[in-house]
Formats: sequence, structure tokens, C-alpha cells
Amino acid sequence: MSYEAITAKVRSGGPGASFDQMTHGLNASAKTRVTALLQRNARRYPAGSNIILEGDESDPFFLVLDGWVALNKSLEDGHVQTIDIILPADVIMPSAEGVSAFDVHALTDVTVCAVPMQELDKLEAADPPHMWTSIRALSAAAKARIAERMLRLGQGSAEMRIAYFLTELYLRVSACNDNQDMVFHLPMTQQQIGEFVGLSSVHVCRTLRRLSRNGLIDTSDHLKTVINDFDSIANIAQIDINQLKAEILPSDC
Amino acid sequence: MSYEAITAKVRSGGPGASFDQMTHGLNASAKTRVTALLQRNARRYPAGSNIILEGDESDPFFLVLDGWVALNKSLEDGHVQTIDIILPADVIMPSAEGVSAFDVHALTDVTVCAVPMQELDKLEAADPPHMWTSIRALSAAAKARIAERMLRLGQGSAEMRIAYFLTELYLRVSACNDNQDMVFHLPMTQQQIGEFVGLSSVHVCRTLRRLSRNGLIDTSDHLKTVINDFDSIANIAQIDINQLKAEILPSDC
DNA sequence: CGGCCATTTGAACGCGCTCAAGCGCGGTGG
DNA sequence: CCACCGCGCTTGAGCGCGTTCAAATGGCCG
Repeated sequence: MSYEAITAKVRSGGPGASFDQMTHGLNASAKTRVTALLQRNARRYPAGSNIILEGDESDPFFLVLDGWVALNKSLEDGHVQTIDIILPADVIMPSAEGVSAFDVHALTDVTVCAVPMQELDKLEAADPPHMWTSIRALSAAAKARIAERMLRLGQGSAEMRIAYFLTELYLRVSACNDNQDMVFHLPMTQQQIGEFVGLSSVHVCRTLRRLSRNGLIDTSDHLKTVINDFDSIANIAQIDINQLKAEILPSDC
Repeated sequence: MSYEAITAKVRSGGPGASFDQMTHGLNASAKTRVTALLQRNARRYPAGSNIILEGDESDPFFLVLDGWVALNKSLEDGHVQTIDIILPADVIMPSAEGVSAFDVHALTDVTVCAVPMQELDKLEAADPPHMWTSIRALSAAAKARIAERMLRLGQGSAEMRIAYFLTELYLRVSACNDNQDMVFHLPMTQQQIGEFVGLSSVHVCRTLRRLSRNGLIDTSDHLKTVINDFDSIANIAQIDINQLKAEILPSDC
């Protein structure tokens, strides 16, 4: 079963929802123009492929239309660290100077839209305040996410990191959802989760199983991750949910 | 001895160098105007004090004129993680929404300049391309720095983290220097270094001593940190120096 | 049914932590 | 001037969390 087919079951809002989110706030004519631009520059990548490699030349700016993307850095010994995970309607900025600071890796089948700088300038000319406000909000949210994760990467236990990971991604996946069922799909192997939270895949497994055995989560159906006891998870992760929501989710949603 | 007195010995360029760096690229009239703005809004904080607390309301934008600043996040159990260290001529963006995502902590006596949003807009009106270009370069460098550090925080050994820490700060401190003597001042306790690299102060001590015993560095005069064998340090840190320089240093320098 | 990949579990090791005591140095007050 | 104090650095001992290595199990697809 494809990733889209799976998430279609779990998420509300079908294909096209990303476009709505991204053009949200624009007037009608700008909206059609931007949507056209996005569709024109859209490209597909299969799960497991690299969209950009660290050190490659790249456009400064990508929009993720669909699928999950990991931003990876790696050491010579082969160890990989995922710096951030990018979800649909979010933005990838591989950094200035035209050279990417990390691998951009497709966790699932992915549709992204490379936005060349001159196109961006055109958009800005069309609707300057909205465009940059929106970008600034997205990148502030990304910074906050990374800081929060870094805190736990440096100071937290394995359990705390996993609990935080589950909470963060649940919040982000269901940010624009109104249903409260605490069920979502994590299209990542335990290896990839480990690369994200700084643990070996073996210990990710052990930690998830412990949470599962204690009834806090349910991973028996590995297409759906269920958080049974959100308060306990948030407590283990040392999260103040409302504060975290305000910080890591772009406000307009 | 004050921090300024110490660094005056080590660094080239006296007081006022920060102003020059920050207004670099502006025309003469803009330069005087910006310098005046900076001096008008400048505030001093003693070493050890907090400039902003996590969750506080704050201006969106600070310029560090002098001294070292740590951006800290902490867990309830008291563990602290330093997300980034800000040096003179660099910028603090405590994040959008007017609420700071972290403590802003003075590692030394510090002079910062809070720039309210409306002032920023005025500056932008005066010289729009320069201002935002410069800010974007600074924040791209900050992102790259944090990613590079996060890689080692999640995947590297204690030795690698310490070696990377030394290299990063040496590069940044001496970025605008032409002398190549590999001597600089680190105004941080081992406790604070530990909070930055995710190690206990005890282990920071052990690791520094080991590097020192092997002749790679010299910390006997704790006002000056000396890197004796830069290649070995860079090798331990798994750094490609030229690539790192390009990534983490704002280009105009 | 067989092959492949992800997950699970066990065993043993070791890195980095905690706790605790000793040392060195600068500042302060008698 | 020296005694004292406090803070940061140093070093030792012992422990525990998370790692590595290895093997078994499970699930999906050809």
C-alpha cells in the first residue's frame, strides 16, 4: 500500500490540502498564480531517495507538497543524524550560498517544489508582506523545534527523547486536524527514528516496547501509532503542551 | 581583570570594531545613522546575569556589541542545554511571537542592543537589501552551526564534541583576525562547556586534560586556550576546515 | 514457499555519569 | 601579611544507561 493511501485513511483532508494551507491568506488571483507556480515546479521522488546531497548546489528554497522529508548530516564513520523532519506544507531551506548543509532525504514518496530565487522575488513583488511573514513564521517554528529537540538530545534520557519525538510529530501531523483520536502514521523505521533522536535502533526498539508494555502507546499495528496516555507521555517528555504548540507550530493554521 | 581587558590582549581590534563590522557595506550616512541607533539602544549586563528568560516577552531582535552570550534551555530537573553561543557582531533572535524560546544568558559582561521591530523597519526603508541580506546570512550561519553541533551531539564521542567545540569557537573568534597563532580566550567554565556540548563538567575536564596531556592543546594559562595541533583536533572533530568555515561564518568578513 | 528487511531479544562491554574528596587560586577581612 | 573562604578544576571509584554484536522472530512481497 502506498504512503498516500495509508495517510489518506488517517489524515483528514485529501490531496490538495497542502495547496490550500500554503496559499492560505492570499487573495484569489494570487492564490491561483502561486498554485500554478507550485504545480509547474513540482517534482516527485521515491521513498529512500536523496533529493539533495550535502554540499550539492541547490535552490535556496523548497516547498514540500506531500510526503515526509528528513534533513540528514553524517560523519565519516557512517553515523547519521537527522537535524529536522519536514512535513507537507512546510519549507526546506538548505541554507544560503547555494550549497546545501545537509542531505535532503525522502522518508516516503515525496512531492517537492523547488522555488528558484527569481521566482521567489516575483512572488514577493506580488504579495510581499504575506510571503515573508509566512516564511519567517515557518523558520521560527523550525528553530524552536530544533532547539527543543537539542535540549533533550543533550540532556534527556532515551525515554524522554522518544516521548518527545512521538509528541512532536503527533502535534505536527495533526496540527490542522480537529479530531482528537491521538492516532497517526509514522513512516519511519526504528533505525530512522534512532538517527533522529540520537539512539541506536536497538535501543529505540527497547524503549518503544517498554512504553508499549506499560500501556502508554500502541504500536501493534505499525501503520498506526496510537498514544493511549498522552499526559504520561508529555510528562516523560517534560513537555508543557500548550507552550510547545505555540512554539513549534506555525501560527496560521 | 575584566573580560574586555583580557580579550583586548588576545584579539586584534579594540572597542568599536563591532560597529565597523556591523555597518560594513553601508554608505557613510547610513553608517552614522545605524551606529547612532545602536549606541542609543545599547544596554550592559554583568557576567552571569540573564538578559531574557525563556517565555518572557522580548524584542524580536538583538545585536551583541560586546561579550559572549549563551542561549539556554532547561529541563525541570535542572539540566541545562546551551543551544548556541553568540559572539559580538552577531545577532540574537529569540524567536517570533514576541516570546523568547530560551534564556539569554551573559557568559561575560555584555553589551547588547535591543532593536524594536519599528526601528528595524526604518532601517530597512533606509537600506533594504543590505539589512536583510546581512540578517539572512547571519541566521543561515547560525543554522549551519547548530546543525553541525547537533550531528556531534547525537552521534559523536565526548572527544569529538570537545574538539569540535574548540574548533568552532576558535574559527568564530578569529574569523576577522589575520594572525594565525591559534590562541584565544574561552570565557566559560567547564560546567558551561558541558552544558554546550552535552557532557558533565567532570567529563569535560577529563577530556580536556587528555587532549592537553597528548599535546594537542594547552590550557595551563586559563586566560588563553592554545591549539597546538590543529590538524589532529580537526581530525578528531571530523571537520573539513574549509567547508566548515564557508558554512558557519557569515560571508562578509 | 523462499527471500528480504525490520523488529525483537539476549549478552556483554564500555563510555560517560554521579558522588565524593582534594587541590589551586583569587578575593576578602582580620 | 596571612588566614580564611569560595569557586572552579582535578582525580578516583563505582555504577548504570545505551552500545555493539549476534541470533531469532515476524511480516510482506515476489
